[in-house]
Amino acid sequence: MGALRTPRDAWIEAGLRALADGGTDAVRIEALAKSLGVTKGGFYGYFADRDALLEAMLDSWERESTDEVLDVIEHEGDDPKVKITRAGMLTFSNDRLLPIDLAVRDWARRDEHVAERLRRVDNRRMALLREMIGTFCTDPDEIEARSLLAFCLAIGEHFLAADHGGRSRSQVLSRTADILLNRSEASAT
Amino acid sequence: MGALRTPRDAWIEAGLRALADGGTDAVRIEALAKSLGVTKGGFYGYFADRDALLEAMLDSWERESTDEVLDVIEHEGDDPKVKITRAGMLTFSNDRLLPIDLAVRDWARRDEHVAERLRRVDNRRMALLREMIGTFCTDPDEIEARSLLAFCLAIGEHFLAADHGGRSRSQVLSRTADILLNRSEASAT
DNA sequence: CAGGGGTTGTACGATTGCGTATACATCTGG
DNA sequence: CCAGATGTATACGCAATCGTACAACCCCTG
Repeated sequence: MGALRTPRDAWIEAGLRALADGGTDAVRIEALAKSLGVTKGGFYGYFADRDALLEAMLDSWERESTDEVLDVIEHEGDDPKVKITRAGMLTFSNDRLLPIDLAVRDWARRDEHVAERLRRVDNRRMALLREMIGTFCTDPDEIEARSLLAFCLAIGEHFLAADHGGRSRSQVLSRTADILLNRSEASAT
Repeated sequence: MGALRTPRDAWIEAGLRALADGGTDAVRIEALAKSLGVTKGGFYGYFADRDALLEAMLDSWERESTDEVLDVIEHEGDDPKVKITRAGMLTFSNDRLLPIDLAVRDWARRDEHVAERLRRVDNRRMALLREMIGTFCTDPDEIEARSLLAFCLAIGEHFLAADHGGRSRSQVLSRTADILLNRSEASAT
């Protein structure tokens, strides 16, 4: 067989990088080619058109965001808190996956097909959250509420620009974790 | 003076609509002209170029999102809970402002200049949140944490695609409000 | 109702990006 | 070491957009 100078995955990788940096509209075939040091000549050997690449990128992202993360989680032992922390780290503290994740979320607002994929991914993540919250909370409605809160925090945090009066964002976040996980009782007047 | 057939504001309005629908890259001058039923002939009488329009759109959005909302709030009486609820309604239950707000947030991730404007807007909103949370909570760190949580929920909610096992999103949201506002004590095991 | 100023339509050149066609290069197997 | 398969460069036609130039047009004002 011939040489694989620029494998299919390289195009997908470059596409995901462009998506993370500039959003869907930044995924330009000729720009990706340039970033790969080639021209678009070989692109159409792997993909019918730009949409096919976008599709392949979503496939890759979905697999990496769920299956691969969950595979790792499975081998982390049985403590839900350890598992969920690890899962969160694998996605939301991942310099590679996080920007892609955020870009996909904005994309999903305008493309029902992408929204459907995101729903699948988010549902699996929510399942993990419920599992963890469920270890110290019994009311199913409250489990759901706290899980949503935690998830929205993990995502929304990156879309907020507010300052916190001297405190750092991570300081405040650590306090929010106390509230969500029911540590150190709230100080209602 | 001559007739003002397509006033400057009409271009800004059309631009914001395009931004809300398709993001920054959807703000195409000729497309806006088409949506206004004219050609781009008159556009360059008001704006030097596309960037000038984008700038004017941000001006308009920033004013409408802060000053105008806060003006209304001032006349709503002194109850912080009423004020914050009203403020939230004016922005996050506003079919016009909400999509623009979300689009600006994604835009801000890639444009430091936009991020700076968003910071100003978000800081004013956070101030309102602190005011409300402060009516039933004394610890400043906890006020900050709960305010961030509430804000992230208001934003993040729109970027999440997860289902809630039979419950509707708004049902779950109402339960999260209970937690954030310290109503109906948490049921830690 | 005629003149003038601002507004709009139209045409232009430049640029960017898509998808196709085709020739060139390179690697592999016989 | 030749031949075919495979990947790549290049060139092309087409469409969308930008910003500019200028002519046509419309409405107010005198």
